[in-house]
Amino acid sequence: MARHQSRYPTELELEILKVLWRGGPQTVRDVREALKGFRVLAHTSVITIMGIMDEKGYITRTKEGGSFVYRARIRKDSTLRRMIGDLVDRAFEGSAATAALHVLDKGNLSHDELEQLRALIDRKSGEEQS
Amino acid sequence: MARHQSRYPTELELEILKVLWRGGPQTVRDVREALKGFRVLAHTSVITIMGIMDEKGYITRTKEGGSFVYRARIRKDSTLRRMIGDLVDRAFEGSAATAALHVLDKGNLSHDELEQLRALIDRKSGEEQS
DNA sequence: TTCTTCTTTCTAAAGAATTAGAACGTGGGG
DNA sequence: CCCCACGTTCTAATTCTTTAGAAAGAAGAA
Repeated sequence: MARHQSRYPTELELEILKVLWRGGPQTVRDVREALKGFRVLAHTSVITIMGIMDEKGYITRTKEGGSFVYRARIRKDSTLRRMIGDLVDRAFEGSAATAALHVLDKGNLSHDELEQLRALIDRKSGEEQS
Repeated sequence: MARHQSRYPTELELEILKVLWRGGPQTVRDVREALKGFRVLAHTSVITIMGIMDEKGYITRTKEGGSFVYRARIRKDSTLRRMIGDLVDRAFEGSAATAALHVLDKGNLSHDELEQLRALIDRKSGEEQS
């Protein structure tokens, strides 16, 4: 027996997804170029990874004039929610509050962001009775 | 070239760390028993993993009457902060606010927890000028 | 002291993630 | 029609994680 496939994108896969989320459908060539700031990879390496991501259902590809064009198949919102949700479950035994404390502790929050959070908390407080 | 060792505990390693954080220094036998609810492993499997964790500096061991007693070497607080911090950096491009929104969105927050968070936000708002 | 029982160490396997070269296909230009 | 440029598929190597058995070591029971 060995280890199971992770329930969410790996580091490199996430980086590729971010490229697609940011710039829309792209070819391997484009993605590779966009990844330069993160890591320099051979063209074929990117193809391999994206082939795996296709199998996993993270992305799809369609032939478009000679080469394939890849597009994200999973949405940014739900993916990030799943990722952080999983961490909260595993590391914080499901306590969103504890996790949130740690996140806020990280600092770097603007006035606007704090207000946004305060509003969300107020809303949550209101729902509480339901 | 291949992949780099991850900057924080893997899933199984985290589970073992939680056992040690919860119950204090323990033998392999104890840890294996505590892991039953998570996964059933052979005694030697647990030894192997904990040997690796020792090499990584996550835990230490001291001979104590025939067998080794293992204890956590990294603290729960800082470990969880590092883990969630890394996710915030990678997935949320450093935006703690966005990450916090997703966490709060997860729901399951009690009245007390909401108050706690509100207090923290108030405190943050106060510090803002500094 | 010898045997039993508990350890731990050594060794190995297999799956997952990453990386990339060699070979193969295809479409357009000459 | 044939070749070049570009793209993909096949194959393979490496590292990490996870799993666990076989063997070796030590300590107490008889």
